[in-house]
Amino acid sequence: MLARMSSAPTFKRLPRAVREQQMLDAAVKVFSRRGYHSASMDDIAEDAGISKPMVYAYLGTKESLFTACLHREGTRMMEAIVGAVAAEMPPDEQLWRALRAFFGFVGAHRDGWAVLYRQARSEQVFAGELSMMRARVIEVVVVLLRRNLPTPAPGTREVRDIDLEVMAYALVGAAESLAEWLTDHPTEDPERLATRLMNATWLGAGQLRLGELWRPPAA
Amino acid sequence: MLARMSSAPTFKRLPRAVREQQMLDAAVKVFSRRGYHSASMDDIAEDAGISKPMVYAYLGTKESLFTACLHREGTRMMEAIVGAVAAEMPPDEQLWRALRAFFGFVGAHRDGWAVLYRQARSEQVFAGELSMMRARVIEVVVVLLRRNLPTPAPGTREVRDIDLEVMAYALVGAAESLAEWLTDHPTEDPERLATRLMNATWLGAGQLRLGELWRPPAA
DNA sequence: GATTGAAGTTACTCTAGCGTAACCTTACGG
DNA sequence: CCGTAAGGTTACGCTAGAGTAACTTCAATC
Repeated sequence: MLARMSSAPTFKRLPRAVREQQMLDAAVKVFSRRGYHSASMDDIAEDAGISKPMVYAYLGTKESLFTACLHREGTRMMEAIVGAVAAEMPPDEQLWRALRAFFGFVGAHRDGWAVLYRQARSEQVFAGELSMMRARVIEVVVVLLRRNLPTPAPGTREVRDIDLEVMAYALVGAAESLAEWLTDHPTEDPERLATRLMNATWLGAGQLRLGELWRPPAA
Repeated sequence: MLARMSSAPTFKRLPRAVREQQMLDAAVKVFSRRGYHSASMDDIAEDAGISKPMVYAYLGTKESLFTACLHREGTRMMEAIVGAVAAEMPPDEQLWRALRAFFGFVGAHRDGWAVLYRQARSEQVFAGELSMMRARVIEVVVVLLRRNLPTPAPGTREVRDIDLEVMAYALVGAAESLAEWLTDHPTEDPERLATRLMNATWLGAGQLRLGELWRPPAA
């Protein structure tokens, strides 16, 4: 089918599916470095090794090109995370594995993460879609947190839904922030970082369940 | 000095200092809603109730205008936080008050926060400056965390610098994420949110010091 | 071995929007 | 009461860059 690669040295004329991926690769790279507006379609076309009209022919306008990047990278991230956990695992292990997968993804796909986290948030055309993805993640984290806080035993304090939601937001934000930290510490591997974060938050959650409560100072 | 406001109903010809603040107000508002690139200088001038050349005369190019916004809002935020704590307070109270001041600032200056957090990060012209501000915050948090973990008593585990740094990044990220959450929960006041976050993280920090450690599952 | 259409190109058009030149107009100090 | 500079305006030049028209070329199919 497409096995005749050996004959031509610098062959052009690649099938659409291949070109599309090359274009998306280039787009993610350029968007992540320059930002949505500063990235020009010419830049992206050049980086993909193709001429601009081909980009328009395959991926449409700049906006739909960016959306395509968003979807590809978002799906990859979600799949990396979802594929790392199984429903039978204990909740803390699920969370840890999810974090590890997330940090692994960020480490391996810097550009994709930058597009998702940095660029997409600032453009309100894409912000809606993005915050829906984030909301899905938060919801999953809420479920995981709740599953680790079973029926309140006598003498323990009930953890209310709003507390769980706040914890989930905090945890997700912490993970995003540590993704930043990862960039400055390339020697740190995702597993150690996931463990660190678990330590920094999970014990807190555990204590909370036992009724320990930090209280604001009087006055 | 400038007390003659009562005489003229719709007076023009305001002194430079006043106009500059109006322009910055408008710029922060428009930048926060539209983003750096999509915001046009005409938009900003119109919103400020002045013509475009005046904006150029007082604040210079678009880039320097945005930088001015960044500095004003960044300074305001820093002052709100720094002004809320005093060195004699116990470290946990300092942290709590800082968080409360931060959430208070975000609640009261949505636009300013959006400019700082959303827009400035995506443009690498400003990203450097921004990450320096963030680094200063992180450093302060590291100090606060360390001061709450005094000389390790016998039988307790030493908390290393890198752990503190990770916790600080996590805490700052959590706060940023909860700033987002605040937008969707306008009834929640900054004080309660600060307390929630303290509960979600401080107890964790306390436990960490006592040698409790979450461990990743084997294999 | 023509035909068709997918892969690819060059060379434009057109607009948004930054930045400015050239020009008014009012307050106020001498 | 007049000169001047600060406050203010209209109207424009110019460029970057999105999007397209109008081609060319190759490979597979009948």
